[in-house]
Amino acid sequence: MAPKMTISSYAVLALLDLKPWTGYELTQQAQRSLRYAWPKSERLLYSEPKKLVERGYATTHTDTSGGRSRNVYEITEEGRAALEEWTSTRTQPPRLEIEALLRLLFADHGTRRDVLGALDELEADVGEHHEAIVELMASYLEGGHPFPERTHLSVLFATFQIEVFKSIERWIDFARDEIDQWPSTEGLGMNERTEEITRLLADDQSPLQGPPGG
Amino acid sequence: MAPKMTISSYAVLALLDLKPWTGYELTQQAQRSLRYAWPKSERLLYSEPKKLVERGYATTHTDTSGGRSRNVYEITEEGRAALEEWTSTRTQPPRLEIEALLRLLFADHGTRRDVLGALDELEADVGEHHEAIVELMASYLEGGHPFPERTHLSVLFATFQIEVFKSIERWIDFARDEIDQWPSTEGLGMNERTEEITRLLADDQSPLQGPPGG
DNA sequence: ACCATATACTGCACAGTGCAGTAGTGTCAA
DNA sequence: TTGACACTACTGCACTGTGCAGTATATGGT
Repeated sequence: MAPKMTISSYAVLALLDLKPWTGYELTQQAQRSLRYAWPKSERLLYSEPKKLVERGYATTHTDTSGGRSRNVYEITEEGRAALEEWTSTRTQPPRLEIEALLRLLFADHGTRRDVLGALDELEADVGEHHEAIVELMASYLEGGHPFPERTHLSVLFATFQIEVFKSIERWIDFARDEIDQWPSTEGLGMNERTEEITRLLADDQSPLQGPPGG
Repeated sequence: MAPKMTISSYAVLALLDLKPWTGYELTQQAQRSLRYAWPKSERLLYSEPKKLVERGYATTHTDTSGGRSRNVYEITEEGRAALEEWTSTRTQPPRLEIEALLRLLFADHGTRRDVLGALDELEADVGEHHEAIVELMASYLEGGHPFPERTHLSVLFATFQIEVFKSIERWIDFARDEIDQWPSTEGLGMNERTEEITRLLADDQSPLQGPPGG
């Protein structure tokens, strides 16, 4: 039976619609450009184009020119048709996996240093990505986009990332200030400050403006 | 050999540290309270406590009181020690899976209606969660937290979610306005408006304030 | 001449998911 | 009162996806 088309299969198919790629290039390109929307392992990205060939959505041939040999994949008409159909199907709900928040939820099992450490790690990870995107935008201004006619899409996507990263960084600062006011990680419960924040949230307001100390 | 401790194993172990749970309760509780930090399937959440028992981090017995029988799991001293060690280990980098953004990145394969549809779906999913948390906060104010002494942790976590959801919703509005200005999904490239946004992003500023139309 | 790094993959064990299946209990309505 | 349906309470199985080790060639620097 033909292999099932997953979202990852369509992601690779969409890349193939831009131009033919070698397996290696696909893994690199997908990890660079799709990492923040659809993060997948190198291993999977090597397997997907093979499945596309099996389904008749791509063809493959070995290129031996220049150095060592590589598998080159190219989209077929059936592949293009499948892609077009995909655009009108329902999307999956978003999924956020953030271990640092899991640590926060169970912060009372450890010390304040432990939670703050988890927040530092989150800040470092997010900050790294944040910086990378800012630099990417600078490179776009200098004509560095690999598919110039698609720049508007990349930039709108980058706007999402920057906005979300900024709001995570603002929250980290807020959380650090709050935790600094805690006498310990456990048993604090619904004290005055927590009630104040809860009230704001229940009213759909942001507690990030007001200072915690008074 | 004893089964490997994954992050999910520690998540379940942390729940068991609060009180003993039945297998079913664990799946429900984990899906309700950890969904936005560590989303895992019901199936896995049934398997994890069994692994903890195998490792000696929990004990199990069958409870037959009231209706049908259930497996009850309880943490051991070794389990508590393992949990404590976990708090000081490195966290994994965050991981965001958002299919709607994948659709945006490849929006030029479909119509403007297709991208806008994907954004609508994202807005609906995020809005649903957003609302649910606001209501949860209202219930906390009425003493509805299952572990009152841990309210401060839940509320700080909820702040994260509200902040991120709000920033995603703001971005969706921005993206819709931008897309409404596009003549079509493809071939737009680095036009004047895109260059304006790119300049702001390269300068680490938010393009969400200024109107796109004039 | 040697070593690190990049290219270019494959195999394998295992983590995690989705779905179907099994079975008992509570509830409301025709 | 019996039938339909939802909730409780799981298990088995096939399959998707990950991490890591392994294989092998090419390139650039000291």
